Amino acid sequence: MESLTPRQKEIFEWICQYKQTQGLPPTRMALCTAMGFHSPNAAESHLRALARKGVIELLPGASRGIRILTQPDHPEGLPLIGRVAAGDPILAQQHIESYYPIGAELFHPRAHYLLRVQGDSMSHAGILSDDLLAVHQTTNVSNGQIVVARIHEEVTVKRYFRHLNQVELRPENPAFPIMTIDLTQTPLHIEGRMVGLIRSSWHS
Amino acid sequence: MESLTPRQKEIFEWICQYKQTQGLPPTRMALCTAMGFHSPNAAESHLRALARKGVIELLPGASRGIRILTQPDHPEGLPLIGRVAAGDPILAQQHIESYYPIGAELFHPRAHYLLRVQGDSMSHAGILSDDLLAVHQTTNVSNGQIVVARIHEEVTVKRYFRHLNQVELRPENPAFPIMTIDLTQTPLHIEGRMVGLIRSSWHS
DNA sequence: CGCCATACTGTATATAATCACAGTTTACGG
DNA sequence: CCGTAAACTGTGATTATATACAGTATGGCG
Repeated sequence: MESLTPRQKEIFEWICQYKQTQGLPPTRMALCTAMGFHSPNAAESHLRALARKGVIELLPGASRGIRILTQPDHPEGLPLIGRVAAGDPILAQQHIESYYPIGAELFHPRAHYLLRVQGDSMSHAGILSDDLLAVHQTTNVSNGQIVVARIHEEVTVKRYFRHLNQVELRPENPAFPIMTIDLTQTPLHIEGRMVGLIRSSWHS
Repeated sequence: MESLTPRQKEIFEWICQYKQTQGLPPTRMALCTAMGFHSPNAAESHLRALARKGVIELLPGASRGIRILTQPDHPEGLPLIGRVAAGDPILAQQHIESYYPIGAELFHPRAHYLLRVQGDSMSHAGILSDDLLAVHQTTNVSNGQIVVARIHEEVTVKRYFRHLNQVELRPENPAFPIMTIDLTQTPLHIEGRMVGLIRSSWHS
């Protein structure tokens, strides 16, 4: 965690303690009265600072929309990545949809995040739509492995094969086409490698 | 805790899961959309009922003022069932191979244990050998659901279809035969129903 | 010195959210 | 058959809350 000022640390710890004892995050007003502020904006700007430094996340528009990102709250949890916007790194704060109570070390190598699978292109490998893919964040992948790749803004899960500058991303479903990428022409980002799978809902 | 109705239990578990994954309690509206209510009062009265039965506390006037008082069993993980010996109930102590750090309330309805899948008879449903099946312990299953069944000492995972006293246990792989059981002749134990899946290792 | 970040005060407003009131339907026990 | 509880629909008022805008003061840094 990026270094907090003494005041910010004090406020952060109060927020953690509030949530621990009250069972829910505080409002801006509660923070004001606790810290002796006379303006709600004092709380607001402190929260913004804490969010900017990555120790909390603010959910816009939601009352008590304060999510604590470091230890005491999400021990052993993995973040679930939602929609991925252009350009941003996949594990950016704004992509985190929620946290799942799963030990990262359950997977080998360890998982860094979960990604919701969209579509049936890997259904013959037992990966169905809406499954959560456990991903180990690395660019170091070998032929035949199932990887999370990104071309421009599109994130996709496929089996990876590379020959020199040609990369093939093969689906595991004959209904979908093999994608062939020339690395000298199209930028390809390897976001990570599949290390596991969780299915917690499906249509009968 | 005073006995909850099935619906109330379902709602209570959803609230717990929401708080676990989102880091804060839900609003009435969130509960409505999750459960399919068209009226905020449906959520309100359910919350009142849960508060009256003592499993939650409502903080009047506070947004998201829901405090969870009794955790639905949280013994840090789900037991993984190993080989099942004749006669004993499947969740008996001696069958527990290890515990996996996974929140039981991640699944709907909640999982009671994990079972290691042996063989490829359900591979077309995305269930591969060595996957861990999350199982909700119940005998109340409907046609078409994927169930854990036991005939004598053999535990099997199949899709369940019943017509009167005839039960069909259908694999999801044409290479395996459909099992047909006459309940008047062969005892069949339904051990539970699939509510999820975890894959933490597989061959390449 | 000017520039920027931290740490606030004070006011205002749109909206998020609770919660009351008035109904309907289904099921179950006396 | 009546009463009661569970499980909802639908509307609307009130208040709780987030958050923009406009300031002030202080201290560190190049």
